[in-house]
Amino acid sequence: MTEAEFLKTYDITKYDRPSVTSDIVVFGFQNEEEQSYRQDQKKTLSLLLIKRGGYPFKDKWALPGGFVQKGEKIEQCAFRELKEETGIVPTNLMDIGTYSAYKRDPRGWVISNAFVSLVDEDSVKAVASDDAKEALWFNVEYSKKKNGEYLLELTSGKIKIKTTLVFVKEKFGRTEFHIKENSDLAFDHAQIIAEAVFILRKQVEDFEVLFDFLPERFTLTGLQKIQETILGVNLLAANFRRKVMPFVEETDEYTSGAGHRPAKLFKRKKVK
Amino acid sequence: MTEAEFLKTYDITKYDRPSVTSDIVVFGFQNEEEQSYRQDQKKTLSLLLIKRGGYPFKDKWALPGGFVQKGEKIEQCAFRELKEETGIVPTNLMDIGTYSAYKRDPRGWVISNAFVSLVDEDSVKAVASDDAKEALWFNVEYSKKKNGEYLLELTSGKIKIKTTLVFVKEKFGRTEFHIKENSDLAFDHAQIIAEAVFILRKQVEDFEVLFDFLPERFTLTGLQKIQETILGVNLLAANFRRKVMPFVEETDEYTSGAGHRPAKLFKRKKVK
DNA sequence: CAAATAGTGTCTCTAAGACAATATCAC
DNA sequence: GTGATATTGTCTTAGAGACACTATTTG
Repeated sequence: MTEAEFLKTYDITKYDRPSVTSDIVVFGFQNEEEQSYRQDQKKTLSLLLIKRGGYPFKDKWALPGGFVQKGEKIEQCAFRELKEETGIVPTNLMDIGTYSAYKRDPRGWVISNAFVSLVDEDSVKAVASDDAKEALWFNVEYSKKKNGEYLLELTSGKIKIKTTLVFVKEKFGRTEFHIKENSDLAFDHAQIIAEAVFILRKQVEDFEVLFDFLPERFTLTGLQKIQETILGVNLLAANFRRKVMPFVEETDEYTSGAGHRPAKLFKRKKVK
Repeated sequence: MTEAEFLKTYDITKYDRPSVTSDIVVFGFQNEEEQSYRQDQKKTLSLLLIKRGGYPFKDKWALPGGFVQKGEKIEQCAFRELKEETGIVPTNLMDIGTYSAYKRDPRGWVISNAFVSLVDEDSVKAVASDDAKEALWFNVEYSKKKNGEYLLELTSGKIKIKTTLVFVKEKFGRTEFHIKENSDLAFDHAQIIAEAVFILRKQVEDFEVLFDFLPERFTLTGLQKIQETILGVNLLAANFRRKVMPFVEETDEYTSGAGHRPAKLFKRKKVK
């Protein structure tokens, strides 16, 4: 028998197969209340969720995402689903792992590939809830409690989602959680979100990865604010500049009209 | 309709689904020819491959791995397949990503989850080729050529596998390749192997990740040799010791019988 | 000119790299 | 004792963090 003959008679669909989805953890930046017309606004990390219109988990909040279709790669699926469900056309998609626990979806055997995307202000405004689904940005807050427990709080106006997670282990640079209490998030999405926050934080300490998430041109202060918001720290501008300098190069463009000294726009420097 | 009613009538198997596999890139360390009875042996990075007994890709070399079964997680599948096909019971398995290009498997729509495992000398010796499959350790050599091309050479005795890959992009800390020339490796395994080498190299620069791959007790020189072999560099022992010191703690055990001064065994220090 | 951010200079401290020197075992 | 690795110490240099200071725009 030749390989061609083998393939002609082989039917892969005779065997057990799971359904496969892509789910996207979309992070953005929300402005806090403004202080003065000339002061830059402080930002907090926010997360995009969709209110499920149908079963299962009807009326619960979930990550945008959906089933992978024949012929497309999981990244393409993530791209398509995000566009369909929220109108956002992502410029970046980082694969953060596969969730394959057998009972994670009540509909049956479903394996999910998780992605993280970072979107900017403009895309944020463009979030369109279509007739079927309601999409909202939630403010993300994390707090560590006793005994390896973490409280994840998502807030959007009057809507408050609280989830308690338990630290399981840290391995190969990934932090793993189990859900302890969760009433408003669908599937295992609370776990995916929690783990995504840790992965994102770990990754954006590396400037090269941070740049992969961002537009081509940026100010050094803008860059600093994004890293600060994600990491939840405050850095000194002078030191930050010195540290990024080897990775960026100047352009001859400047910002303007901000009520204070304009900033030079920089772009990423191709190292090596 | 309630959620229970919905689930009773819902049949997920009516929709298109892929088959899903786990494939494992198993790295080990091969001793180079010995110089003197008292000199430590130099090691080179090696890779475990299996000669396929049936179609497709009959008689080609492939990564150990196989189809995910209902009820198991992809990590469990990797564990099971590795044990079944090579006799190795892995102590570590790092998820390195999902390969979902539609035409990557001639049998049909197959998505693969790739893992990296590092095994020590003892497991190396235990590799048992069963009657159906031949398992062999290949010496791994990488060389960079012009125009972003890389030559991957796998050698085991007289068997030589040569593959040419083209650098596509580096994004989110991952280096992506396409296969340019490949005649002896099955599926897209040449690509998975090439990308796995880069991921492993990047990851083991971090001591915490390196420890996740290793047994509980080790000598500092042993640790250094492993990092050196993977990264393909030579480090000064004095500096290496100072650098790892914050991550390890002494035990009161020593090595012996090596023909030279014994080394203290260390273990990982739980930081925070 | 006042308020805000943009950007520079300098000091200190720590960590990384190079290299020299000493310690200890098995044969 | 010899030949190998194990381990310690010291010098130099590069980089991170703290902080003071200057520059520039818009209302």
